[in-house]
Amino acid sequence: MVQKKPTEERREEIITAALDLVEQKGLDNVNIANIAAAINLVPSAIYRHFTGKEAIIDSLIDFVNKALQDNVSYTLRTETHALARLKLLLDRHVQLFKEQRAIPRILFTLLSSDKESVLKKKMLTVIACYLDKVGFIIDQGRKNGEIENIDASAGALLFLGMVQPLAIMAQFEDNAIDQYPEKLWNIYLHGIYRSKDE
Amino acid sequence: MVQKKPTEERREEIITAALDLVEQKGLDNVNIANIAAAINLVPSAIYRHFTGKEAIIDSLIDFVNKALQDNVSYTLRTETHALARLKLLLDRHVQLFKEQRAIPRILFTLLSSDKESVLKKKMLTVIACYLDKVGFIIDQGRKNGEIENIDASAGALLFLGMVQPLAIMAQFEDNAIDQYPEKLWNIYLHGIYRSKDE
DNA sequence: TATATATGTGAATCGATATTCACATCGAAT
DNA sequence: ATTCGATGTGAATATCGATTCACATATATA
Repeated sequence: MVQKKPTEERREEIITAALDLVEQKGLDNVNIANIAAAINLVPSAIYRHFTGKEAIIDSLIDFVNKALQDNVSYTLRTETHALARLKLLLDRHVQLFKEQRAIPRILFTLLSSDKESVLKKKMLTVIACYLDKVGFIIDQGRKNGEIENIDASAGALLFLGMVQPLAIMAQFEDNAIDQYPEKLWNIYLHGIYRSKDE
Repeated sequence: MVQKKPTEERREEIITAALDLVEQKGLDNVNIANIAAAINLVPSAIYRHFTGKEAIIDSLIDFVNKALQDNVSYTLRTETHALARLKLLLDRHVQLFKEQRAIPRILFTLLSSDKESVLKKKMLTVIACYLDKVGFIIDQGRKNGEIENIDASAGALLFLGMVQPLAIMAQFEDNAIDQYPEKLWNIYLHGIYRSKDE
């Protein structure tokens, strides 16, 4: 018999193990047996801590959401100018992807799942929320003249457009995630930047 | 007993039905029974025309590839200037997404599947190929001064970055896919455009 | 019309996976 | 130390989906 641990601790372990496994096999190929084995438990033990698989994935979404929101908070706290904020947020986002490669896979899987899925709707909400925050930063930059008079939500969408294809590229070449962000940012910046002389 | 049809015809029907189902339920939730039912066949009949599920998905990837390549060809044939080509390609790409909503789901699902999956590798190749073509157009534009001296593959990646988030947005609001492309293009264009007076 | 071949059917098999449950045991509180 | 509730175990169940196969039949061709 394995050591017994309080449910809070186990939940952490399960989530962590699940993230690891998602990174390796993709969300669809992760099953209760895998997760249990990864932390030396028996499948049925998982049900002491989660009501089922859905609840685990639900927690994974919470994890993603928290990571994204933390990045936003950090960015707002650290920088004051809109462009600096966007650049920092991009860097943090890329860094996050590097450390937690499970994140884009969770995202992709849920986005491609059944329309009516509760989990998908939740994931969409998380993204919408993130886009809102980015759009807010852009709006701020527009008001103080740092940024061109662009549509804020389109700017936010294209911001996402920098990081999403990165997640794809990272699957070809490992170094893509190191080389591209700077290049993408240059184009993006040029796209939204308001030259002083105009 | 249902009418018998030549295998070529059935293969078409199967692919078409599969695309429909993917659009509704996502690739992971489409199964042989579904596909068979959609064309009034019995599951085992499917195996007269495809060796198995993998082969069907393989054909779906071929379909996606063909659609993308057709767009590229059309674009190269129709326009000569790089910027015009990119704009046209974007429009066609958006149009394609509108008509075949299954495409992004196929893409997302395969990207989030197992690392070692043959199908995933194939999908990645398709994307890489598309990116190459876009990069080629950008390079051409760079050489004749239409486009800033940007990294072509980064430009191609951000081009993909316009359409990918669209596929996400389209799941919130149906009209997103009508409103955003123009706005995204404005930012992107501004990002890559080389002003004459610089 | 007869026959051969391609196509369709229904039942059966096989494996994977989530989930449940009765039972065992650990650890904390008394 | 005893007890009780929380945690872990192993076996069983249930479902779902892919695939196979022996058999049936439609369609083209001779």
